[in-house]
Amino acid sequence: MPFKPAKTAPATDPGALYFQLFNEIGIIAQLSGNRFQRVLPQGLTVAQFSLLNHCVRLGDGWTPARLAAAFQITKGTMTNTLQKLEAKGFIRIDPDPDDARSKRVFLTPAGKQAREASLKALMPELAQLPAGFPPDLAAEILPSLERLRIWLDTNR
Amino acid sequence: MPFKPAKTAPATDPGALYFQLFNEIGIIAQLSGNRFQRVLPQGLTVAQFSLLNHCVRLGDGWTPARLAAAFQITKGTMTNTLQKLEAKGFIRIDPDPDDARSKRVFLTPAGKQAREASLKALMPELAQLPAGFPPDLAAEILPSLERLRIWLDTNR
DNA sequence: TGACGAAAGTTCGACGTCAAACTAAAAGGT
DNA sequence: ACCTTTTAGTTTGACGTCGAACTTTCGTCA
Repeated sequence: MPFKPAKTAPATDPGALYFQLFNEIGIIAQLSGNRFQRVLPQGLTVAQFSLLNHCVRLGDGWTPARLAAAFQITKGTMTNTLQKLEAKGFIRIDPDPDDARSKRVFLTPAGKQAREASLKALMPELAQLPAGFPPDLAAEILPSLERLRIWLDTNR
Repeated sequence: MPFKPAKTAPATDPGALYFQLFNEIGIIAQLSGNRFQRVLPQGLTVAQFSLLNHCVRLGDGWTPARLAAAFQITKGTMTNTLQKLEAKGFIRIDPDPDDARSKRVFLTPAGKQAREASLKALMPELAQLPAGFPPDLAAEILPSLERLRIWLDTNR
């Protein structure tokens, strides 16, 4: 997805600025995803780890639909990831007693353990970041990124 | 790939900050990519358009290997995208006369035209951005993002 | 109560992407 | 010259993702 870093493009027209912005963001997303992916244990993907992490941090028992909304992905994509995690024995998917359409997602002990191991594996990766990109900078641009994300999300 | 927006997580440990940063960046990349994808004409994907755009802006005749490096993707991925574009008649791939391993990528007239049409289609999308996210903000955070991208790229 | 629209999940085909294994050709080193 | 290493490109299998079509169930409203 990422475009070529537009070092040679003078920002004459206003579109070029946003172009460049999404370009940089696309490449960062890709590079950071690869980097995390490589250290994740037990064949976990970033998407799978994110889901496990979410369930630990915010609690069990969510429906796939709510999870899909939280991660900004389609229901079909969520179905896919849930099936992978279930096959690995990291989650359990129960029917919702109150709504025959719905299901409920729960972590298994193995799932909790896999999430712990992933966090441990991610630590060294995160630890070497401040050297190249100070936390101050991260904290500084975060609100702007959040604002952009929210706008993109609500206006689609 | 994106994680859940960690609104509820107090940034107690230092890793959480970067976690949140990559989370926002991942979601923005995804949302903006979808948005551009939807308006692109002739079944062009964002990756395909980016390649055409690159060839117009920086000139023809690049090798696939150089293109892959410029876009930060693997050679295999580049092979894939080039094949799609060649099948659509938007590029031509000639053998390199000086190096029997290499090839050279050239735009066809149809390719240039498709790039023009894409730019036109993208304009309205870009035009409605400043309302939600001022260009000042974009320009302000761009250098930091560039720095992060460069660090991730060189330290991998 | 019955019909119709909304919501939850699944499936399918397509795409971009990666890592890894592979072939072919060029470059270097002794 | 020969052997080794590097480089260019392709292929394969897996994954996440999308949009669209589809089924089942719920909820609402007349």
